Amino acid sequence: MTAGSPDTTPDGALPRPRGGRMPRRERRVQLLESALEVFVAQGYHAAAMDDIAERAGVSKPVLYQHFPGKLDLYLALLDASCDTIIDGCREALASTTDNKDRVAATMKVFYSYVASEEGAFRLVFESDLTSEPDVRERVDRVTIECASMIADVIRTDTGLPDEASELLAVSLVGMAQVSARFWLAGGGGITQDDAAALIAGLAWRGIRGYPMTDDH
Amino acid sequence: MTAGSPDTTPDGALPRPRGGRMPRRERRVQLLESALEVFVAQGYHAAAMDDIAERAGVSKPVLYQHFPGKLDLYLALLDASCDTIIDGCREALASTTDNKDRVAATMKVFYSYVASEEGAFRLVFESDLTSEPDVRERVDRVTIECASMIADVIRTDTGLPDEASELLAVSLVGMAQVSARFWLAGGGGITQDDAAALIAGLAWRGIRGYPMTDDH
DNA sequence: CTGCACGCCGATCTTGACCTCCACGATGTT
DNA sequence: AACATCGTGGAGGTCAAGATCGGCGTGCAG
Repeated sequence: MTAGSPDTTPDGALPRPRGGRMPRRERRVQLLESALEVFVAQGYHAAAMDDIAERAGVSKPVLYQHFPGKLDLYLALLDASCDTIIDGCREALASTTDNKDRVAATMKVFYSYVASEEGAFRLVFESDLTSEPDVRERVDRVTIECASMIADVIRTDTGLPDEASELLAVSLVGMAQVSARFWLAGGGGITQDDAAALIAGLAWRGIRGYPMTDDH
Repeated sequence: MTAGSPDTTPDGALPRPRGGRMPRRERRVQLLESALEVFVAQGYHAAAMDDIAERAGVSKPVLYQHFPGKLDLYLALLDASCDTIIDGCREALASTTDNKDRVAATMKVFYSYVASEEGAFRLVFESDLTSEPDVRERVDRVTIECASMIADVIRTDTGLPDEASELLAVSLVGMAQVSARFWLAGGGGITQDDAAALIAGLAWRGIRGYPMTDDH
């Protein structure tokens, strides 16, 4: 009549063994990993601190000895994920000077980001805490920063005005993120590389012919 | 030094006068309007039923005499907003047989939707209740339905396989919705028509040359 | 004039989630 | 080998927000 095995959780994610103590630094990263898994699977609001602690195989007070509160924990993970995509985008743009390759490389970065095992992209593209200004600011900053870097290229290579360059760049980012998310949700009808290449082709055909450009 | 007038709320939205009774049907639509304003301004979680009732100038029990719960109220508004954009998208696609015009018309629909006074698009594109399956299903359905209609055109006019057509269509939808949202947030640097035309141009240049098409 | 029905409001209950207090056991020292 | 110490664990407080009950005022039929 009691629960059969106390090691099984309702949703199938088994907590780590209640192993003994651990160096502080190591414990911290383990807590971050556990928190990421829970936030990704359940969203911010549905995720309880109890869930995160249980997932890590510790009790709640230790969680609060490492992070002052739920929001701080979330922001730490969110910041890391934001940096991942922004840095990846920057590196892709810097990896070549051929704009067609730039588009392809950047698209690949978005697809890799979305496909990454941990699912951290959900914190950025599917956050359920957008009413919190700190979160909203970071989420928006991802699109704005990525778009801004792309807009620089567009502006210098085409001479379009600032606002138009920014809007075009935002469009490309939107195309990348939305298509990547739905490619992932669609299950593997198309391989990651094929999908990225297909959308990169669409983006490049759209952007390549812009007004002018005396560079070739 | 005390608050000047008790009619002013912190966020500047003034509640309707505590006017007397009202026919039931009329009261219902008024409650829906008030709820939309609050949900748009604050998001689902931050919006309290007290806020909605106060905004409507009634007390909470009245709200519960019209809607069984917070989620039902939200879903009613969400459904209406989903239908608005899906129907608009369908009509835009049916409004002409020239694909260039189709792209322009559809883009215009997205920009109008986002620019509409009530801001109902936020329930769809910026929902903070995606952990709720009922909400998730409706939000995803907007992109999927719009993309599906566009994919039909792409597939029949180019002969591309289903998966590729769908992914291209999703990309165009993503471009439209993300760029429209950031155009709105950017404040009026570009007029609505100019922005829609600019992005429509980008989309059309991208999609027009696809593999084949014996129609001209 | 009087009784009735209807819709509305103030005040309250309860749930659930974030956040801390008292006992236990493992480790390093003498 | 015995003791002090520090980290760990379970149980509990607080509070916000969704959801609900007895009284009140108003308009109408008789």
